[in-house]
Order: sequence, then C-alpha cells, then structure tokens
Amino acid sequence: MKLGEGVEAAIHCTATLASVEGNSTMPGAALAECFGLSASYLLKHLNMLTAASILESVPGPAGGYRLARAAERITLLDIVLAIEGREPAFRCGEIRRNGPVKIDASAYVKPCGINAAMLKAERAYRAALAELKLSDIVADYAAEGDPRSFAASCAFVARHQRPQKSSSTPQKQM
Amino acid sequence: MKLGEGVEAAIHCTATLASVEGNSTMPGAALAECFGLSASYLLKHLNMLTAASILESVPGPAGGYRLARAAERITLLDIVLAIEGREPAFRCGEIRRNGPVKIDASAYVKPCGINAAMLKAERAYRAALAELKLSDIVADYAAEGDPRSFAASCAFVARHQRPQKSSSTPQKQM
DNA sequence: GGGTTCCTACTCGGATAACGTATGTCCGAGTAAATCTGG
DNA sequence: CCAGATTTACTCGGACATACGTTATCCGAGTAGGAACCC
Repeated sequence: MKLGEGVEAAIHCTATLASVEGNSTMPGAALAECFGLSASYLLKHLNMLTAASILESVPGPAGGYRLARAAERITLLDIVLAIEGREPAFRCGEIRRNGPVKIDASAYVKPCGINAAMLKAERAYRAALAELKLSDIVADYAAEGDPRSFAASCAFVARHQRPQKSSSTPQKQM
Repeated sequence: MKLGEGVEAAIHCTATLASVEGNSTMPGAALAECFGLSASYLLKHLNMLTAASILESVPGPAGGYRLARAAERITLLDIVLAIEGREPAFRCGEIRRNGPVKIDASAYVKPCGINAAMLKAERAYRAALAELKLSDIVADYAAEGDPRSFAASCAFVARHQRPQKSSSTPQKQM
C-alpha cells in the first residue's frame, strides 16, 4: 500500500490554484518551480487532473491551469482518484477458485468475503477523503500555517497568475 | 494507491490456517497448491507474516505454518501491515519547502496540513481494518459461503495438516 | 493612422526512455522422522 | 528384541533474476499576442 509521489504534488498544486483570483490561470512551469519539481513530469499529473475535470487548461501564451469548479466542490478524494485511478486498492483475484479441486462455478456466485471486507475498509477510507474539501485545506493553511510561508505563497501566486480576457467563463455566473 | 498481490494470498492463507486444529501445522506448499500460487513466492509472504508474529513456522518433516495466536486476536490490519509495511501510504516529501524563495525553517515547524489530512483519512482506513477480525472472516465464510466450497476447503485442510508431536489431540485419518 | 496578415513565442499534450519496486525462481541451512546397525 | 547413531527426506529461509509500473524527459501540436506591412 503506497501512494504515488504525484498525489502530493497534485494536492499542493490544486491548493495553490485555489488561490488564484477569478478566471486567471497559472502556468504549469510556475507550479513546478513553486515546489521544486520537474516541470515536464508535473504536466502529466496536471493533465490527469484536467482529464478528471478538476482543472481546466488554457493553451497559448498567458495560458495555464485553473480550477474547473469552486474549491468547496473539490475533495481530496477527487484528486486521489484522478491520480491513482478509480480502481479499488485491493483487487480480488478470485484465487479461491484456483485450488486443485474444481467446483462448479455456481459455488462462487457470492462475492468473496475477504474482498467484501477489504472493500468495506476502503469505503471508509474514501469516505474520510470525501469529507476533506479543498477549501478547508486552504482555510486551515491560511489560519494555522505560518504567516511567512503563507505570504510567500500568495506573493508567488500573484506574481505568476495571468488574467484571462474572459474567453471561456466570464467573471462569475452565479 | 494499489495493494500488492501478496496481500490477498496472505489473507486467504491465514484464514485457511485458522481452520487447522490444535497446534497442527500446514506446509507452505500445500497452501500454494490450495490457491494455485507459486510455492516459492508464497513462502516469501508467509515469511513476512512469521516475522510479524502472526504465524509460527516449524521446520523439518511434518513441519509447516500455524497461527501464532488465536484468530480472534488477529485483524486484517495486522496482515496488511505485515505485508505492505507499517509506513503510511501517503508520504509527505515536504515539497512546500522546495520553492524558489527560501524561508527560515522555523516557518515549517507545524506539520503540513495536507499531510495531516491524508493521515487522518488513513487512520480511518486502518481503524476499519482493525475492526475486522480473522475469526469473523472465517465465521462469515462458514455461514454465508457456499457449502460445497466450504466443505472442499475443510477437506483440503484436513488432508494436508500435520499434527505435531506435543499435540494432545491425536487424529489418524487418511 | 488603422486594419489585416504573418510571425514568433509561449503554452499544453502525448510519445518515449530510465529507474525502482514488486514479482517470480532458485539453491542452501536446519530439523525431525525413519532406518540401519550393534549389543 | 531394544537402544543409539546415522542417513534421509522434507521443511523453511534467504539470495538471485525478471517484469511491470512509476518516474523522468523530450519533442511536437496549437494558440494568442505582437510586429510588420499594406491600404
């Protein structure tokens, strides 16, 4: 049981993007510089987040990434599933059937109890992740984090964010 | 997030070993045959379970594996941690510090909020796994599983278990 | 001077290698049972 | 016939190759901005 390295980067980048104002975007290279990561590799993860409709990408100069929806509607579960895949961590290979004595398939119509137990635990994990909204992460960071690092992050975002010409989404559509 | 293939084998084997009576043992080769696995590779996982004090191994002829303690005192969490390691699935690389602007280390004395959130979810996962006792798995299998496969498993165990010398319950059956 | 056209520079996106971990296999150390031998 | 040492066969344990997945990198497609040019 081990999560990929990209999950951490994805969460940090998503949290950072939650600080950009309006429909401005932030280039992936800036995000990579922000966390000392390889820009080329981070793009892959950001692309996965885009495919999962968590981020939006704007090509061309002054382009970049932006949250696809409000931070209140993004959970850590969304990010983890986007990066690690939606498959359950425990995959039942039905090895109970591979024994030497072959039994009729009708004996295995019921799901494997071990698989059910593991999936039950995993549902608890995902439920806990679904409770954690990105907006809460950012709020906690602003409230309990060190003011110096918070200010530095805000300054970095303000320096690298590129306002859009209201191409796709106007100011606000609430 | 993906669990290794060996976790499934380890749980199945441990559940099977819960059916052997007294202090009898069952060879690893028999367990491998029971689930159609590679014997050489299964030994590695069984060895990990032994190192975690979940199983006991008896060398020599008529040797094999046996539960180190009652099935009521073995949880799925014990097995998963023995195979996958006790490290948390989410490893915080502290990438927040790797930014271009260097800030004094005193700004990072507080733990990373993202790491705290992920660990909180993982605690929920482990707590759910700790609630699942091996005895419950076996009981559910005996109660709700198909009688044919259950009988076949019992017959396989009875055929391959090897009573030990100090056993006070001798059973001679071929 | 204004509008149009072309060019450039910057962005994301996917295809392509290198590394590390998990998987799979092999042979050696150890032990208890069975056997052989001597009394 | 019984006791003891020896042989033996079976077990686990760790060391050695292999395969897959993740990590890391590069180059190409696309777009918007800016500059040059013509009217």
